[in-house]
Amino acid sequence: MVTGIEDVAHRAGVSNATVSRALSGRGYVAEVTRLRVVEAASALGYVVSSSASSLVTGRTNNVGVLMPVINQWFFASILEGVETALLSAGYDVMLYNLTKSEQARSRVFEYFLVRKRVDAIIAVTLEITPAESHSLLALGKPIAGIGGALPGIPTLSIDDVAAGRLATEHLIALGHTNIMHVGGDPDEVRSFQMHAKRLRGFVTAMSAAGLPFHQDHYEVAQFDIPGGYAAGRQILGDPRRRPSAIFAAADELAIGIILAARELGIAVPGDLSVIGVDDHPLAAMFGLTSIVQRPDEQGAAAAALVLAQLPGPAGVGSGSGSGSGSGSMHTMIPADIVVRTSTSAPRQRIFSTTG
Amino acid sequence: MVTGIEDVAHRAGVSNATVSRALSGRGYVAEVTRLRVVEAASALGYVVSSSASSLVTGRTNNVGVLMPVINQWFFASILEGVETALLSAGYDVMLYNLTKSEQARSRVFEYFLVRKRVDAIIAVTLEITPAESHSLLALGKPIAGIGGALPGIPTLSIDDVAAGRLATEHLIALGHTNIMHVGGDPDEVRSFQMHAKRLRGFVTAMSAAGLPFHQDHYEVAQFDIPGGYAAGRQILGDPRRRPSAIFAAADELAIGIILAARELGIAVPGDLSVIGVDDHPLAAMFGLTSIVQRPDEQGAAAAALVLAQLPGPAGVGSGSGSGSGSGSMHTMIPADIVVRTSTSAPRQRIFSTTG
DNA sequence: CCATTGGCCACAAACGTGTGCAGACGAGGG
DNA sequence: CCCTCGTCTGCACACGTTTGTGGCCAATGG
Repeated sequence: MVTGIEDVAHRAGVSNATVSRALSGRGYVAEVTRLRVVEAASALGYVVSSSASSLVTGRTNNVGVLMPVINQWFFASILEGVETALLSAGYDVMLYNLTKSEQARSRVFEYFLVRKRVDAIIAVTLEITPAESHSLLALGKPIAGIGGALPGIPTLSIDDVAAGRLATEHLIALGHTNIMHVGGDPDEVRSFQMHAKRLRGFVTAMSAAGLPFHQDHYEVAQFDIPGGYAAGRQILGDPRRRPSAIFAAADELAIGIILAARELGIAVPGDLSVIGVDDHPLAAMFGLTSIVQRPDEQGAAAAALVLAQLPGPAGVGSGSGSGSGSGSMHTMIPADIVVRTSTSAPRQRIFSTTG
Repeated sequence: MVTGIEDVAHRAGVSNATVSRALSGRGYVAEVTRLRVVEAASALGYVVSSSASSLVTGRTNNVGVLMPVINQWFFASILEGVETALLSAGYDVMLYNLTKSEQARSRVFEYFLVRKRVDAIIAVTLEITPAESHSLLALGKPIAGIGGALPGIPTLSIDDVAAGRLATEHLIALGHTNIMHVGGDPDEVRSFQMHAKRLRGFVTAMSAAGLPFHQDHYEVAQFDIPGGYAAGRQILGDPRRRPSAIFAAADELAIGIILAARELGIAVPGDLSVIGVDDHPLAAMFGLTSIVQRPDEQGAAAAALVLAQLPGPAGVGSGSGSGSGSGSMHTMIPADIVVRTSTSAPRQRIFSTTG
């Protein structure tokens, strides 16, 4: 049917073993022979059967990527980073989109992943139950996570508390005292309590500066531009409540808030300073000061994390000892701030009730 | 090492053949036996080796998805649609991100895809050279494309010419006569001349209405919100050039234009009507009238297209006859219009040179 | 000249599953 | 009672590759 290794062996006048060694580069093979084999292979359009290869070697040369959602800047960027890194390392990526449906979720876990189809797993913002974590580790397959600490498996993310603190401190340093925080629901258990952590960073910075904080200083919003816009109108529309600065938990929220401010005739940064988190592609256009994180680099880093555990070409092979127990192997990525034109010192003025 | 089919066969007291038949559902197997096998399999945590299975059956149960970019609404949505449809059909998806790099592109083609790793291929907005198309078809693997007609393989997309015409006709019907089009570079060969087609639809509608068209009525922009914003400032900042309506080739362009208009104090739709294409998630927030397309549904449709060609469980098996020659098998998806608040009749007034 | 070594290559045994073939068994009809 | 047929199961082969083992040969050292 299709050309197999035997055809090329026959054409090159050698045995299958030599063909295999010549093409894979393993073992002794004379240069002239290798050239002859390569030429025969390309002449016949031969490509190895990954199924047969995987069957005997035990490795599939592809890694699975688990994501809760694809169509969002953060996740799509991670995916791009992961894909690029893995592809250039010779691995294919199998994409599994874990929807909210618990059924589809467990189905992927029990049915697809364990199915000896991947050599490693990268889990993005995925809360894994201890049982699942155990079953994954029992497979002996390398795993890496993005988004929060997971027991026994290496993970990485930015330091959300530090990000919240840094953003807030920037506003405080500018002289703001009446600062609000707009973010996601802190009771949202998913995504490793990212919302709660950024809120905690905010509270920490506020109290460290001796500034008051109570419930009204925090507004929950849907985590996208329309959500930020709605929250912005809600907050800024009430003159009694309007702060001089807002720390938004994400750039998309911040952009929504800026749009709301424009509609309400509130000058940014004249009347209102806004800072976000992400350094979203749109941030520059809105002059948005932001805490930068690079999801594509995080994806590449996660890819490197699993590749290091795989018996690579230069692999030391230290890996498969199932990690060092349940110690947290979480890498915090330092978050920098990029200052643009959406933040400035508060306008010095006597309180005047406008309108 | 890991539990194989023989272990479960031994535990259930049957032969490997019976286990295979019991678990796959093919061939005769007594109900009691089947139950015993299933129980033994789950007790041992047995899962079939896809490598071994693929080796003998010749099918891998996964399809490759080729995309030029992931981190954009249109493509990410397609990917989500494809992934969901394929996963529920029991197929895994292997993602290949074709970057601009010609090297990586050909590498994927020659090295990965042909590598007997996928049963079918979905190419998104991918211009395939005749040679590549031929080599793909020679594989006998089902292919489907999104974005434009490809010789010999089934494809689907919206009718870009019709979309451009519909959008323009909407503006004309409102009474506009001074209409501009902001779009991508029509000389961009990639993406099946989408830019050129939408421009052609614009020109067609204009001339059909007896309206003049010359070079100044078309502005090339980078295909995202900042690009639209830049083009908007360019166009609207020049009072001699300012139209009463703009047809933007994409919602992101339209949103950028609206933002530019707001900055310049131009009322939408009072002084300027804007219409876009896509029905982007942000369109509703900006009240943007748009030509809707649903990339996730297009992705699902493309998945269905390849699944229909695969020897599925209920497959008629008509498929593999390599299609009906080189006749174009392109499906045009009808595009509807959703009217919001960014378009209205032009303000009736005498021409006055403002400021 | 012989022993040893190392490069090079072929033989054949796995890897784990699907499936054609044949055999066994019971039921039903002649 | 025998034959047929349908259901059920086991045997054994094939899928296409990787890799351990061993054999051959030339080069080198004694």
